[in-house]
Amino acid sequence: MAEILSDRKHKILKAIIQNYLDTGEPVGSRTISKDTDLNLSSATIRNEMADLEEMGYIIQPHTSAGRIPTDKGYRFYVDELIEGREEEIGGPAEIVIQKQDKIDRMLKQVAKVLANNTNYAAMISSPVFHRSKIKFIQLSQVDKFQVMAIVVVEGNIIKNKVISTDEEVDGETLLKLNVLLNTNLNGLTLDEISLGTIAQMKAQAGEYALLVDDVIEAVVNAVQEDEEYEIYTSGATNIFRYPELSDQKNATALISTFEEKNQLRSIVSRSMENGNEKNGIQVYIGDESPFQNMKDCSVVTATYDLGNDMKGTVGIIGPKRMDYENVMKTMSKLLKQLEQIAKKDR
Amino acid sequence: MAEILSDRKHKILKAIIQNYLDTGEPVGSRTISKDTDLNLSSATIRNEMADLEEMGYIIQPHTSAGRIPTDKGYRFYVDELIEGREEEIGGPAEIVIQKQDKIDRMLKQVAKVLANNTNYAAMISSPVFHRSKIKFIQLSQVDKFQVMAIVVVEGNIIKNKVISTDEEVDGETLLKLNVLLNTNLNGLTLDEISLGTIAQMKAQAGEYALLVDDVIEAVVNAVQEDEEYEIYTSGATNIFRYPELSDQKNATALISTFEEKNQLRSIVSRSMENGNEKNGIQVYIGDESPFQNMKDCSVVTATYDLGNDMKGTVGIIGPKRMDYENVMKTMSKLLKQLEQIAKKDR
DNA sequence: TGTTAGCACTCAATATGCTTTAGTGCTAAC
DNA sequence: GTTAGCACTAAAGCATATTGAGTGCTAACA
Repeated sequence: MAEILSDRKHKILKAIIQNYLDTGEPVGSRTISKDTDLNLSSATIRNEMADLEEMGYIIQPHTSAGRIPTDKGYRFYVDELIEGREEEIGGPAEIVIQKQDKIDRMLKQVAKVLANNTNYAAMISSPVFHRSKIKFIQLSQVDKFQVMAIVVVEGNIIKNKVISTDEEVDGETLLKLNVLLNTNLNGLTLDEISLGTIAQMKAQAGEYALLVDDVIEAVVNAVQEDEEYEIYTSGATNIFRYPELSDQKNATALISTFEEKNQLRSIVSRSMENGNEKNGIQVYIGDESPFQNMKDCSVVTATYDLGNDMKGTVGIIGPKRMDYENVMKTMSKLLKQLEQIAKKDR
Repeated sequence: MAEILSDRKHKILKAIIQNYLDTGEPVGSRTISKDTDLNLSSATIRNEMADLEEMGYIIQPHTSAGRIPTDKGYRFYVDELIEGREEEIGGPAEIVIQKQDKIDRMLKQVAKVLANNTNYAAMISSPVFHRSKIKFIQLSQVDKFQVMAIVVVEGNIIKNKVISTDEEVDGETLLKLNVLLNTNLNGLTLDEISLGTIAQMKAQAGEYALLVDDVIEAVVNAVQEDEEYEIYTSGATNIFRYPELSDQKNATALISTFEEKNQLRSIVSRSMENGNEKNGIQVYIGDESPFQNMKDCSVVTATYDLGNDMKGTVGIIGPKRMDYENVMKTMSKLLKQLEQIAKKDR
C-alpha cells in the first residue's frame, strides 16, 4: 500500500490537494503546471496525474473534469502534516479563552471559540471522572422524611441526591452518620468502595444500619451520574458553508447528530481509546470516521487532560475538504490554553 | 380593519386556507368549487376570490397561479380557531410523558414529545423562580479556607456556591452561622431579604459579621443563578420538512436560533408577558413573531405553571403553513399532563 | 528517454426556444 | 346573481444547441 512516490509525484499530489482544499473545484493539469515551480507543461502533468489516479490518490468525477483527492489522497496529505508537526511557531493569531467560574461554561466557550476559528462544527465533552475521589459528604435534613446527601468530588464537582426515609431521623443521628460517612469514604473512588467497607460501616452504624444502605446507594448514584458526561456543541450551522454537506440529506443528518448528541458519544469513546499518540490529535477521513453515512465528512479529535484524571474530548466535524493544518494548529493551541487555566486553578 | 365577511366569503376563505395548509400549493378557483358544499361554479368563486384579495386576506404569487393566504388571512383563521376552542374532546392520541426524577430531564422529554407529535421545532424553558422561597441553607467546610454554601429553594432545587475565607473557620462557628442563616432567611424570597434583615443578622453574628456579608452574597448569587433559566430544544431538523424554510438562508437562521438560544429567550419573555389570556396559548404569525427576518415562520407558545410560582414557556416554531389546530391541541394536552405530574409530585 | 505541442474528443453546464399546464379576468348569455 | 366560454399569462417542463474546461493520445523534439 505505502508505495514511495517520486519527488515530483509527491509535489504534484500535494499541489493538487492544496488547490482543491482552497477552491473546492476539481483541479486540472494546466492549473498545476502554472501554480507549481516545477516548470513542467500541462501535458507532462497530465501524464503524472494519470499515474497518480492509477495509484488511487486522485480521481476524476467525470471524464472531462480535473482531479479531486480520494480518501487515500487525503490520508497521504494529513499523515505528512502530522509527521511534520514539531513545535508550531506562529500559526493563527492568539486565541483567548476567558477563565470562567464554572467549568461547563468554560467548556462551552471552548467549543464556541473552536467553531469560530475553524468555521466547522465543534463539540467538547465534559470531563469523565472515572477515578476521581470523594472529597466530602454532607447529609442534611430537608424535610421531615427527606434527607439530602451532598457529595463533593475532587475538582469541587458537587452532586446531590434526596433520600426518602421511613422514619424521622433526628439531628443527632444525622451528625453521627455524617462522621461515619466521611471517615470511611473520603479519599476513595467509586471502585474502591468495597463490600468490606460497607459491612464495616454498617457495623459501626448499629441501629441505623438500614439507613446506611440507602445513603450509600445515593452516594454511588450521585457519583455515577457525574460520570454521565455532558457534550457541548457549537457552530453546527457552519456546515452550510460547504456545499458538499449542505444538501438536504447531509444537512439533516449532521444537524440531528449535533442535536441528539448520542452519536457524538461514539466519537468521544473512540478518541479516548485511541488515546495520546502523536500529539493527541486524531484525524478520521471519510469512512474512517465513527459515523455511518458520513462519508463526505472528516472528524478531527483530541483529548484534553485537566489533571486529577479529568479527561475529555474536543472535536470538530467538517467536510473532507478541510483546512487540516489550521484545524490541528488551532486545536492544539486551544488545548494548551485550557490545560494551563486548569493548572492555575488548583 | 375588522370588516365583516359575508357567510359565503367566510367559508371560501376558510376553505382556501385549509387546502393550502394541506397541500402547500396555491389553490385555484376550481379546487374550491369542487371541495366546498356551496355548489358554486369556479367563475363565481373567482369573483369572490378577487374580492378577498382586494381585502388583503389572500394573494397571488403570480398572475397565472392560485391564491395563498396572507398574514391577515392566517390571523383570521387562527383567531377563529382560538374562539372556538372549548373543551377539546378527542383530538390526537394520548401523549405520554414519563415522570423523571430530575425536572430538567422531564422538560427535555416534553420538548422531544412536542417536536415528535407536531413535526415542528420545539423548545421549553426551565421554570423561573422569581418569588420562590428559600427553604434551607447549609454551610459546610470543604477545604481549609473554603466554605460551601448549599441553598435549597422551594421545589427542591439545589444550588451551591463556594466561598473563600481569609481566615480558617472552625466547625463551631459554622454551626452558629448555620443556625443564624436558617432562622433569619428561611421562608423568604430574594426580594424579601431587606437591608434590615441583613443588619440584624450581622448584629447577631458578632465577631463573624464580616463573614455574614460574604455568605449572603453567595446565597443571593446562588438563587439568582437559578433564575437564569435554561432552554431545551428538540426537533430543530424538522424544519427541513418544509421546503419554504429549508433553503440555505432560512435554515441557517433557524438552526442557529435554536443553537444560540438567545433569540429563544425573547420568545420566552414575550410569552410570559402576554400571559394567560385565552387558554394561555399564543400564536404569532409571520412578522408578528419576536424574531427578525423570520417572516416565513409562525410561533406558537404557551405558559406552564408547576405551582409554587414555577412558571415557564413552551413553544414551537414552524412554517406559517402550519397545522395550527393540531399544534394547539397537542400543546394544551401536554401542558395539562405536565402540570398534573408536578401536582402529584408535592 | 523524457518532455511538449497539438488535436480530436468528452461531458457538464449553460442557454435557447417550444410546449404544456394551471390558473386568471372578462364578457355575454341564462 | 350565476355561469359558460374564451383569450390571455406565467411558470414549469423538455429537448436541443452552444460553450468551455478538461482529458488522452500521437508525433515531434532535445
